[in-house]
Amino acid sequence: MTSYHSEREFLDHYNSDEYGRVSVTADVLVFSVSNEEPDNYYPFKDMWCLPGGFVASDEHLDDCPKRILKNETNLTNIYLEQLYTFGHVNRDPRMRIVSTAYLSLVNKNLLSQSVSENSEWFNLGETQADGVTTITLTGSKTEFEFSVAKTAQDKNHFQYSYQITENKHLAFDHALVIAMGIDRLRNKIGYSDIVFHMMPQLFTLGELQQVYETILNKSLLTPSFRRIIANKVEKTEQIQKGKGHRPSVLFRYKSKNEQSTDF
Amino acid sequence: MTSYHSEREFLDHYNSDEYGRVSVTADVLVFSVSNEEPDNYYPFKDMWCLPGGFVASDEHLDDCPKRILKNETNLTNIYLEQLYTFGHVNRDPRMRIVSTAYLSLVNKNLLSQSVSENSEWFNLGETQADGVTTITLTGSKTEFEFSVAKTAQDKNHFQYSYQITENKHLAFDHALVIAMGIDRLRNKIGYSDIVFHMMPQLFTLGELQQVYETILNKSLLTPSFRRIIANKVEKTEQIQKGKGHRPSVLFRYKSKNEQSTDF
DNA sequence: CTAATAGTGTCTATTAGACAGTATGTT
DNA sequence: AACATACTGTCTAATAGACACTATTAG
Repeated sequence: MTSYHSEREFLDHYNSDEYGRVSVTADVLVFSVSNEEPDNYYPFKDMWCLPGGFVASDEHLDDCPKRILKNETNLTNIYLEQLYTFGHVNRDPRMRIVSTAYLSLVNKNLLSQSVSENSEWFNLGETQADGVTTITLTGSKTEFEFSVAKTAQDKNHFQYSYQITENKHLAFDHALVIAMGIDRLRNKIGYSDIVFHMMPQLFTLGELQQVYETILNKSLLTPSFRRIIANKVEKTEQIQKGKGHRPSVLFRYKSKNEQSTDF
Repeated sequence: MTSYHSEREFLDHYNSDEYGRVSVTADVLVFSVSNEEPDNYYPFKDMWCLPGGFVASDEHLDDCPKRILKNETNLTNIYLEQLYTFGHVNRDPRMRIVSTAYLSLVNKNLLSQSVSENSEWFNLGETQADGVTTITLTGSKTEFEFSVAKTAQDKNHFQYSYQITENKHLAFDHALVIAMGIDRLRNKIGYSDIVFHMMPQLFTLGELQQVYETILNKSLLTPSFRRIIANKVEKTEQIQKGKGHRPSVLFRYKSKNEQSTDF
């Protein structure tokens, strides 16, 4: 900790001009899981980028992604969490920008809402090989892919760094944002109730399991899965019929204060 | 995703002047565990703050905390990870600043190194009551405390927000930084090898357990503890004697590629 | 010998994985 | 009846908690 003994000394500390100008932006990555398209995300000149924009001087950093999302998708009141702040010197060739990326999750029913004319939802595919993740994005007219290597920064695997190994179509370091967003979601699904932001009010356990399987990119055993999510969900009186097989009970998310610790 | 169809449109997006000026700083929170002082961290006009400074326009955001740490403590090559980016409009009364906080871990042997004359190491104590964490900082001449409430932002406990409920001595939102840093360390110790950044090259398992107990703020059962860390550490030929009891074997950290997955 | 911490063995409780089985709709 | 998915029971494997026990030094 540091203390300041004089006004002069304190103000010196705040002479930012000598360091030159740095601008701040926020970028938003939106994920959703739907039936037709296994994984989605919401994404430069003739290139693509995640929606983003400059933080206004009278705007809370966390409000910036909300504003962007409202402008681009007309979605309000949706889940947002800070993902990471990127500050490479040359990440933007035009000017020095530090950008905070946000991860957003929406349920598939909200995907049908209009996005702005220059924007589009992309389908996301992922393959892994030798520590290199190749991500394929499929839009209505375009399809492109990029690769990101996740490498240990030191021999002890303390810190991982993400590096873009192949990318032709995504601006800035948005390939990193996407790769980190996938990892964050995949990790967090295991120790939080974050997944329910991607679910509608009522859902079947089969649907919920499919969302888990899509995100984790592997199949799960039903009995184990049901045990794990058992006290996060609650049966309703409603039933989903007409699917050519035994109908399934519709469940709703049970908020944490209702979840029992015993049985 | 968004695409840009014209140069004009793209550049419009980059007209940052209309939003006014926002500056970027980095703050560093340093933790260490030593015998004499259970937990340490490295910390305004007549108030205290974490060491911090403006990001230079030709400096990588991640390099800024390294520079600050070198200036303040002369420590180089130590563990740093990004903690969170704070962007409240009025977090600094003088000017609009967005600040990225970094968490740093050092082993106790490095604590003896000199810190700059205005800086000091503080001992950290923590008590919990009704979701409110009260943190006590004890320096060589001063002692003060502050309280932070960790509350669920929605009924579903999806998102937590940290709020300062009592604080007289810490500048900006540095009370939040400290509370979040503790939580991060406490969580991450369970699923990563991060703790070994706080250990010297050679250590006894008793010492390692004490570090865990200090960070987790609870006592652990020795056999269980040893099972958990068993394949993260490796016996050496060296033994620590002269402690008035059975001497203990000195261990070293075994990096991840050496850790066996079977037995 | 005592105090004090080092270090191990083992029983039990809890949780996760695996798979077989039953239930109930649509066509 | 055939099919397809919903849903449950239960054995087994792996892991975590608890506690008793032995080991080895300083003084």
